[in-house]
Amino acid sequence: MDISKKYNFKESEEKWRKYWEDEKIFAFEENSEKQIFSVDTPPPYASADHLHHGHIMSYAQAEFIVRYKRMRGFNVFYPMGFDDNGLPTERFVEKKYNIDKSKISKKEFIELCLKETEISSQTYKKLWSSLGVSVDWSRTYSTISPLATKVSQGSLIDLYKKKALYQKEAPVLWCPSCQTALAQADLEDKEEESKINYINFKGEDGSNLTIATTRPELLPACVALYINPTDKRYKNLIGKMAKVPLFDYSVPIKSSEKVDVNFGTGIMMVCTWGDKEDLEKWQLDNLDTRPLILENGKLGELAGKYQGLDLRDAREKIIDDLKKDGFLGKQEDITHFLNVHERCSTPVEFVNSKQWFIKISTPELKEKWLEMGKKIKWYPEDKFKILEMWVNSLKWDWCISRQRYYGVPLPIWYCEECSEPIFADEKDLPVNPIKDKPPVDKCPKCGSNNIKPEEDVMDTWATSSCTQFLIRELVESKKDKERLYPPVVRPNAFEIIRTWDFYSIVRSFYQFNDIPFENLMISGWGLGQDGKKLSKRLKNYTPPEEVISEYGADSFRYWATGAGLGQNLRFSLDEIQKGKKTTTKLWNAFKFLSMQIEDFDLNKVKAFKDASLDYSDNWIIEELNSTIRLATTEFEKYEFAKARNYIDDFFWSKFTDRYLEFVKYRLYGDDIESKIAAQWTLYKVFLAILKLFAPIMPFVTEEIYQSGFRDIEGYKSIHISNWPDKLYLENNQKKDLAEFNIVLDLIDEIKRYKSENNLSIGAELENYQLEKIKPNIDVFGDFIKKVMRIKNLSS
RNA sequence: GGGCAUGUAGCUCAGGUGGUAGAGCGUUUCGUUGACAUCGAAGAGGUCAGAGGUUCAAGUCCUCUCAUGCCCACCA
Repeated sequence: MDISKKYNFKESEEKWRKYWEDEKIFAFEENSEKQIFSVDTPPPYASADHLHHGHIMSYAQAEFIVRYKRMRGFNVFYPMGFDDNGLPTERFVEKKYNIDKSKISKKEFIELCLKETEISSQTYKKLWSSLGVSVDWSRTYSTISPLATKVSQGSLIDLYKKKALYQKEAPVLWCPSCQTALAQADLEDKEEESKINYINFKGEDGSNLTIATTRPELLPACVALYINPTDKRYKNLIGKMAKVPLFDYSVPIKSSEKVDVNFGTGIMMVCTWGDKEDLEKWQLDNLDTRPLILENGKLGELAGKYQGLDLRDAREKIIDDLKKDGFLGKQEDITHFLNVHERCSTPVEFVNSKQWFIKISTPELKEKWLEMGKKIKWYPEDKFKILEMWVNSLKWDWCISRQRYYGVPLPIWYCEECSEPIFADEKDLPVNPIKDKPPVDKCPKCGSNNIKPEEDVMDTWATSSCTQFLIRELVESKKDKERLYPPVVRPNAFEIIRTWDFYSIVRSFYQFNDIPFENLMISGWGLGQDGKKLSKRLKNYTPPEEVISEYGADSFRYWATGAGLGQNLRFSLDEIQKGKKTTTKLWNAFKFLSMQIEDFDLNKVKAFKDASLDYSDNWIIEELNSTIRLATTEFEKYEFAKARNYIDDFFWSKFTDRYLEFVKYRLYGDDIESKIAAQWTLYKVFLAILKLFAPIMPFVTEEIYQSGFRDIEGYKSIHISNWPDKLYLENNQKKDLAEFNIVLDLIDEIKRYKSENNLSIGAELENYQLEKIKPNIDVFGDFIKKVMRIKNLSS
């Protein structure tokens, strides 16, 4: 056999990548009787310029399990999607082309978005396949595609029929920068340094009523003052009026137990929707409505001379004027958290507008979400808490309409006369109301023929929360479509539990009264070498393709086994280096084997009786069996990290460090029977090792399998071969290994002796005196002498 | 303010159901010419964050404290 001296990962990885694709090794078999293992993998966001080892880690980790399952004989369904619609893509395109939205047509803009998403999905595909992700590339989808549009529009119509979708005009979370409505899940926290301003209102008797606020720009939207009824200082004020400074109009003074007596002055200003507290009081007490903030984040008419100013500018001007007119008391520094839009970090506002919502926030529904969540098996279990906390903190229904361009259109038209919504006919899907005709000529309610299209698009999560029933549309077979729901596993990082996973639970519940997937495998984040969160700004990562080209995909994947389920993992060149060492070690072991089993004869192997196995053969086989058992148990629990530890330990410390040394004298010797037994054991054990490593390091294991084992085993690829079984030894031929363990201890002792005496491990000893450790010399004497090169053992 | 993690050798981390601390990397010494210097052997290195408790016995269980990370809420 011609085995190259060094393992060339570049050549090898390229070769097998192509082979797998050409030979369709990872293709899902339709209409097969085999049990299905289906994976609903996260469709990554379109902008591929931010790819880092966090992505590598989480996709690799999921993939270890997929490859393992494939070797367990499952018919693996592993499609890939690209989440290209929606705000993230729009912002990416805006930034990349430096777009001024007022100077570009909607059509041109969407075309740019489509173009970019195409480029990005190619970048992804290239990276994923160079990493060896065993996706069936003949089954892909994008969330802007007609298929995804059809599925998500159909689902929405279904929800409307089930009265889970409704339209309402109400104050809604709004991003003044993106100029669209948002959902609670689109928010994140941002710490901000600000000031609490003490501002004097005038009471009916002309006295000063001082309030404290961080948002003085909302003064013209003030609709009431609130006082805690137990607050003795102000008790007599309740029911009276107060005059707003600068704007000179009166507002009522009301009472609420929710007012914190100790905050500020104990008098609270309530405006037309500065925050959710304002909203509650507005609803509860039927307060006046003074809408101030416009959709573009500027102040409206009510602001008087401040009209048209940005919120920030208005704040400054108003403070100046308050100061000038003597309405401003002290100012205190404060650090507080603002809700900002996670895509652009702009503080959100409440703006009154008409939007579509999916019901999610009633106490009964919250119960339902948790009940569904509990039916899903979580890996690791404790991450269920994240869902629980999120569900418990839900305050509003899910607003799914977005005033944007690049997204899946809402399949709705309206009657101009009576505002009745008219939903598309399911047989017409997908539809784009702006281009397509409505399903009816006349409004079914009032008969008007004045019908206009909805122009809004859906929240991106409104489409991606359907992937669990979208992916099955990628197969033809009706029977398989049914078998593919729900998917067996969804692998994703923990930060999208509250969005992707949660929304999917909602959608599947409404649609099928079922869970969206059976198992949820949560990965952590890949962190920078510095232990910090990866960020493009900090530049604390190396582009993954550079790591792959320098160290190889197998080594990179090896690093990704370093963190347990749900745990974060630092980037570490040392760990990647260790992966590389493992590939080299596997290669070298193979080189040794292929020399030693060159005269390996399959017929002899078939005729082989394990009676001629000696103690060391028995020992390594038993160690292997226990490694297989442990690794399999861990893989079944998705604990790839633990599985890898067992495999590593067996390969390095049992197989190469010990067993290979034990067999050399037999391989070089002339006892044919013993030599064949050693060859047989080497062959069987090493093949099992390859298979154990195959899910983690698919390239090097494939290379070795193809050059040394395929001809004998017959599978087209190690990755569709069978997962190793225990090597079965007839009981009566099994040797008592307790005795052999004493031999192992003795060998350690002799090694220590040689080391302490500055002798090489291979140095020949005339005599070795047995002291504490005394194995049975009659049985093991010969073995010990040959392995440790000792002429005489005396006791 | 509430919650969830984490805190074990210089570094990165393993350590079911409590019983004399482990690995890899690093470091020191020695060795390696029939697979492998991408190697092997041996050694040094730990009051297992701290305090208290339960127990014959605690890294492992309980309570509290401290530090770090994340999530949720929040002062109008």
